[in-house]
Amino acid sequence: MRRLLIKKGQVVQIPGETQTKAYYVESGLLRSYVIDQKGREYIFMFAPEGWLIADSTPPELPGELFIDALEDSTLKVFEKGTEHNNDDRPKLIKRLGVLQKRVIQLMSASAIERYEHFIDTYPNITQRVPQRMIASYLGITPEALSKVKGEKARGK
Amino acid sequence: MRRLLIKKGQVVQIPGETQTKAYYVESGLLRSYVIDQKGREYIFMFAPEGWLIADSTPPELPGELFIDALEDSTLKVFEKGTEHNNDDRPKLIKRLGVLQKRVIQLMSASAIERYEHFIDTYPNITQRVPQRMIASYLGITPEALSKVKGEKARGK
DNA sequence: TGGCCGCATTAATCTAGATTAAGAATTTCA
DNA sequence: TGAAATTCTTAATCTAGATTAATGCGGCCA
Repeated sequence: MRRLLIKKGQVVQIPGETQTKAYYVESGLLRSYVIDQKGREYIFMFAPEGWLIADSTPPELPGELFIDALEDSTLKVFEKGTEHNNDDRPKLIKRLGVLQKRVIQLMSASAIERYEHFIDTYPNITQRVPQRMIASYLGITPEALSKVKGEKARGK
Repeated sequence: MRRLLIKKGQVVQIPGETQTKAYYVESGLLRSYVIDQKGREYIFMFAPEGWLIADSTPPELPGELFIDALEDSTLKVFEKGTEHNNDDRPKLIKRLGVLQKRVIQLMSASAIERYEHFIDTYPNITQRVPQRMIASYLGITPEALSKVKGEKARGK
């Protein structure tokens, strides 16, 4: 298990690799995302201090996520499938909880509702990343988020 | 750890409980889903033989999923947080993989694309549940799925 | 210091999928 | 078996959010 120091903007993982790693964020902020055929970017997850970030694609398949740093960060790198991962079992379960919520929101909530849930759940991150990345995480365009925020401000 | 025999239609878990359990499906088919304020139903996950199904809401919060049987089924019931769960670590990771894919699809793929991915990934389930439940899983209405299928049939 | 680039906002138009409404087919079960 | 309930399909209309386009605003660094 190595420790890694990375600069804002640095990419730590790209799609296509089969031996992907898991990163524990000691300080800073990372994100994972995909880019589709049309070049559109979709943020899958933010990982601030205390979070684990990884591509959970099954190990026999090539990974599909980019992972890069939104701030200077320090990481612990885990090779997957090694026994020591047992201590982060609670982190896996936490990730499942977040993803369950995320799927349900994407299916059942409007853009406004998803935005409000996001600022409740990640109030700190809101200050640390550009608006367009929050839009990307929510699955809407920056323009739509801008509109939504405007409507909310001037009395819903 | 108990074994449970349930009939088609039987509900094994409802939202609001804090001591939720995990169910390993030995035979049959279960689903988990939410119902929103307007009474709309969104299927979160199907679980055929060999799958683990559970509400992954953090343990300190009330659960948000219904779980019921779509076929007569036999289950093994796990209390969460007990040590024996260590052997299903691979199942947790598999669930993470499925959810990652699901989030990315919900954000970036059209209804048609999601439908095609679904029939690739769960060809058997397609035969075992009504169309409207597949629509619900995909996050679209039964009408939209019907249209999509029609278009696909008559030469895309 | 000034030019450039990424970011945010607003507005006009467009579209995938929702909603509503029937009708036909299929399942369920008394 | 037969009536009621559930499911599927088609079609007309509506709408949240996408797309496109134009403008303004910092911040960055040569």
